[in-house]
Amino acid sequence: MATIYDVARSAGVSPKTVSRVLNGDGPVGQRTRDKVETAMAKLGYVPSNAARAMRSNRSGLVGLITGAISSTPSNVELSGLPELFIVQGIQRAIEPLNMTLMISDTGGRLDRVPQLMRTFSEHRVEGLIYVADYHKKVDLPDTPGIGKVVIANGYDDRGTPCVLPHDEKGQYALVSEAIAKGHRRIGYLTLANALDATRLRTVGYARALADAGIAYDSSLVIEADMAEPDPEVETQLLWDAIDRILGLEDPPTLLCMGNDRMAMRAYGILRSRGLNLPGDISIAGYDNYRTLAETLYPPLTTVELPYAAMGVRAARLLMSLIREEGQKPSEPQLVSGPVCWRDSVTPLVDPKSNVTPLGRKTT
Amino acid sequence: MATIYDVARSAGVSPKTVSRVLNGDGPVGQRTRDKVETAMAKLGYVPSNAARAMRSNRSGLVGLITGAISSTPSNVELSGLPELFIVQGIQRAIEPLNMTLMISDTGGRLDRVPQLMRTFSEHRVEGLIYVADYHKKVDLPDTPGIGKVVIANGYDDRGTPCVLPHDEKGQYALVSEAIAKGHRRIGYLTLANALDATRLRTVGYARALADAGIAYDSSLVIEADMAEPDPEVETQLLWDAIDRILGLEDPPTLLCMGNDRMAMRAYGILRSRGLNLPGDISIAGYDNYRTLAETLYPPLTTVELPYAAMGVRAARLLMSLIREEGQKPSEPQLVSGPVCWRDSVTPLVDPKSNVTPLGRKTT
DNA sequence: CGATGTCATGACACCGATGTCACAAGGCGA
DNA sequence: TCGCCTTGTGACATCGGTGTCATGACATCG
Repeated sequence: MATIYDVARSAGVSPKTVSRVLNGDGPVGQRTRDKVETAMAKLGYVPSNAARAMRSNRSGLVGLITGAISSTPSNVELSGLPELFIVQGIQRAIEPLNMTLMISDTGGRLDRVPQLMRTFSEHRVEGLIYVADYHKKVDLPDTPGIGKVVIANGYDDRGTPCVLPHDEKGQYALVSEAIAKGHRRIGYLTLANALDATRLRTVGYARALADAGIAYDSSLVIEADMAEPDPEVETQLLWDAIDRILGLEDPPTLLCMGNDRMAMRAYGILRSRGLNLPGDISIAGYDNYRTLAETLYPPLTTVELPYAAMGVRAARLLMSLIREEGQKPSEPQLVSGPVCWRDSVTPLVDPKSNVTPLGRKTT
Repeated sequence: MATIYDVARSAGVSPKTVSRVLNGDGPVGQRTRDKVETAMAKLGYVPSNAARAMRSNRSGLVGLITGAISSTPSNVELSGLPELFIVQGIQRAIEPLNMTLMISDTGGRLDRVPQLMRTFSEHRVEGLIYVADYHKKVDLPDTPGIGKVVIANGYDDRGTPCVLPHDEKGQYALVSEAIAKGHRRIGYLTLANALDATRLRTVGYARALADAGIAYDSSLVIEADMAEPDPEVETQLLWDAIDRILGLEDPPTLLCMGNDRMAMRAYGILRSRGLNLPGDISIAGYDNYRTLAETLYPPLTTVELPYAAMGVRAARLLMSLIREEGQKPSEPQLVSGPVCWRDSVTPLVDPKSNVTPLGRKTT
């Protein structure tokens, strides 16, 4: 591979002049510039980042670790997708800044993290982004020789800068808009209570009801998922929860589910009970996991978890940390996503009239 | 950050001796070694890959491009997942070899590829893997200064080494096993005919029938998807195809779908027509897209597309190319995945007796 | 017209590792 | 005892860029 010396010789100038053409620092005469550019093209010259990094102490690299934060390797294959969108967002944000992403997916094996960190350190990454697989607290190992760190989709208790989804706002928006469309009895089958997302979204749910002057009815809110994923048990849990909530004296016209996968399960369960969707009951999810939400029949109303946007924000945050040296630990940055209305939630045209509590399908 | 000179000074030896301790070349006295290791630990020394790469001309980097091959940016958000698994497989395979993965996701914008290639070239990657989003022919831009290239999940017409899913074998296995379980009338609602996967899988389907002595009935094979994804049109297409196939004089007991998403749609459509799953009709998918297949109710029988394994194979192939310089273009490597049996396909207990063509649910 | 400033360019050192070669000390066979 | 090999170590050059400083050719200004 051609070097700057080859180019210099071929163009009949000094290496430093070639460097000036490359970087645009210092003045270069037009004729000289042309000669150099011709020579570079002829030789197919590409400057070496290694040499450049050595002199300037700037590698142009950003490290990224995903999958490391999962304490349970079991669910790695089931998640994954959100991380991908976050990564895409990060990439979009750093590419214009001429940074390159160095990615390691640990496959859930926390013990490999130190090794990865060392490799990143050897490559002299200028910053590091941890991507958690869902909104949660993480515990980062100490980072020897790695400067700036940002957590995406997670947080820790040391005040490491982080970017989080605005779960409360998302659920609030969904429920508020559903109320505006006439729903009054709104069930909420939540993810595991242990999750931060569940706590925050339940707050949003309750606040939306309160703002509309609707009393909070605790029999409408049921934990219907668990932390450890096991398809069979999860289905059973959901089945029971649906049993319970449909058996209420005044059953809901809309069921909000903890995520789109739960909603997908609910489709199967509700139909197995002979209900029509969304004619007999409306369903909403959370995540806007489009492969599910758009493909389900009918398409699923859901709240978008703004993964790509979070990636962008995380990358920008990291870049600002890299640039301005002495940065104090910032507050978590909350990113919210829109509600995606699709056919699975049907408007109740006139909620004040004494129609049946079952919604009517609008064509 | 400490350098090898700092370590040398702190240990009272020459830099070269530190280098020997690091790399284990040349003899080093035990006492000297201890001194050096103590100094390295004290200073938190991490060798610089840039300096190392410069001297040795080996960067330890492998480039990876995904999303580049999609000519349609529209469907980028819908795919994605398979690529992630391929990437995970690649990572698993190269990490033990002390290589680091440098990833760029183009987000479907082909025009950015040359820029990415240049960046990889500047970092002096030792090889490059293209990951296509589904089994198809791709057209790689010329690769200036980038040596070895492997395509994963795609192929080109220049004989670039590549790794492909064994679609024919997968569909053959699924249909063969379904026949063994008593199914005789097996419908096949395929992906777009233009896809390589469709052609190959249809061959597998036909061969399985032939091997069992069952005549191929072309009215059972219907193209029910299209290349350009549009959720609404796709649902319509599938609805029509199901209409047609269920209206046959001797309707199928099992529907094989082009992929798991189609199968998910079929669940909704079949149930909207009042059918029980899998009591009235069995369904099988393709991909083993676990988020869908395991979450659907009932869980979906499907063929695994061995993405992770393909990633591993692609990485190993690339490594062998990097090691042995003069490698001739190899044949495409076919990777096959297992059939995943779940409850959506019900055995027909005694296909020879004159029971109803509708399967009975086994508990 | 000489002092000063700007433009265009090159010589040289340096970033942090490692390959090459040299060399001293000690062991061993002739 | 001498020559030779092995072991342990260091001096020095080198990889491919860039920062610093010097230099020569002109243009400008008082």
